[in-house]
Amino acid sequence: MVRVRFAPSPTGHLHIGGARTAIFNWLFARGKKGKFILRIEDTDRSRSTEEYIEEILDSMRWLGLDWDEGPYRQTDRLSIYTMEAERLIKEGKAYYCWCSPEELEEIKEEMRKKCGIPKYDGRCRNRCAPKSGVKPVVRFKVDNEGYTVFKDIIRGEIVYPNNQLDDFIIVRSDGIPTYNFVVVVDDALMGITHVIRGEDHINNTPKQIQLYKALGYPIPQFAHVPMILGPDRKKLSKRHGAVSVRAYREEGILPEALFNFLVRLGWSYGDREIFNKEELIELFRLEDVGKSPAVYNYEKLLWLNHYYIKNTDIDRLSDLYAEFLVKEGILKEEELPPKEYIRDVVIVFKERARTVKEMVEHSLFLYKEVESYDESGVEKFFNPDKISYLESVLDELERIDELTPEKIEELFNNVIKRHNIKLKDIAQTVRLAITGRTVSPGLVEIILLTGKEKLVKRIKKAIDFIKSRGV
RNA sequence: GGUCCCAUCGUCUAGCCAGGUCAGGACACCGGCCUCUCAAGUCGGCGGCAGGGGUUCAAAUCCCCUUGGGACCA
Repeated sequence: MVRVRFAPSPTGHLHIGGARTAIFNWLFARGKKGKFILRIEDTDRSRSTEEYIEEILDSMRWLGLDWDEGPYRQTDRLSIYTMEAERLIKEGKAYYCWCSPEELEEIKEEMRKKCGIPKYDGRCRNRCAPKSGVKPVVRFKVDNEGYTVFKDIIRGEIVYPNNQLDDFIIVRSDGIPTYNFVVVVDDALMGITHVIRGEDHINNTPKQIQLYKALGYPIPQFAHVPMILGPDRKKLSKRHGAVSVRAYREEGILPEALFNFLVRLGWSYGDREIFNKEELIELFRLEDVGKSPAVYNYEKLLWLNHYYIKNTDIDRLSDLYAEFLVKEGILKEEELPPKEYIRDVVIVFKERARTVKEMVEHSLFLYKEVESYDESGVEKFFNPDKISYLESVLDELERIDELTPEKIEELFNNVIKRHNIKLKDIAQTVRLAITGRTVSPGLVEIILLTGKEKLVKRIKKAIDFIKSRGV
């Protein structure tokens, strides 16, 4: 039975690199009918917070990454690590070290001269005596002969010279075990069969393999996935703008779009771009994950998101849109229009918005008065000769009780005939009058959504505006 | 500094393992069509095997070196 885990540390938001690692783990588990386990690596108590734990869980649920076990928390398991460390000491595979920081500096300097590598020389292995007032660390007796060789599912064979290793610390003087030790104990005890994690852990793997051996645990398979880089090809960080799953959610990115986008960063299946979860579970293979780091391309995410916005269920999108209207402070919950209206708005605006937030921005004129007109639009479409056209539109509007697509078509046909012009000559003027902008959905659609009352007001306002501009 | 990893259009990538189809697709960009604007759709265009050596009849593909980038250990 395949068992994999995702083990975030709650020192920040779930960022997209972590999210993709989680996705790869999840897909692998689901595809193999195995278990996906969630573990919170919160041994760094000073930087871990409950808020981040909740947020990470929330982001994972949002992405649809359900876990079968956990979340386990390392802070609940400290006694286990202590026991395992003591076991190693008893078996002579680890030892206490009382060396002081100053002493360690000297040793490292010495070793740097001697073999070029600043590392601990293992002097406490046999003879260190307790020093009063000093709390010792626990060090692992490393084997630094020969090479550690392991097969990475993504990268193939990796050979690592053991002389790089020193007797690294597994328990700090404050009794808190270190990352490399904890991760091995947990992965082993949780029966993890495949360790799928970021490339930044490749160099930790040789140490961990020695730990597995010393503890008498079977060694799992490893798969190191490439990093995600910022547009400047540097490791992704806050400086690169929106990097947390939460930030994308707040932008109005759909979870399936982010999921699809992230999985395609480093993995591909021929020429295909669009995948749903079921297809991915079917098609995803670790062997097909690429080795080189990927730069994320926000434009492509927007394209994918637009695709999913266009193709998702209208009711779902309507609810999301309404939620954003409130969240963005456009309307209060109780001011929201009827569901049917929202639905009509969404149907019209989803075609040209790449995010839910954009849908809100593009449809603002439906809820707010037009305060100003697009400047270049005014120059081109608010000339004095347009006044008579707009007046005709008003005239025609008077004669209509209830707006329908047919009536609106008829209205424009009449205006066009009367002035012997083309629709082109008036469409942008009307659009600018209604929306204040030169870009919007089709005229018929926005007229229908705006309603007769507002329409009359806005056209009058536009006429006044043009007049006030003078010639 | 040492070690490990990586290298195809601006970006994501197919092709590499089992050398031989004008190096294929997607995003972005540019142009045409459609058209009331913008999108969408559609048609076309721009654009790449990091460099150098080998091996071979033939190298993006196999080997070596260089360069560049990333990561880990300090």
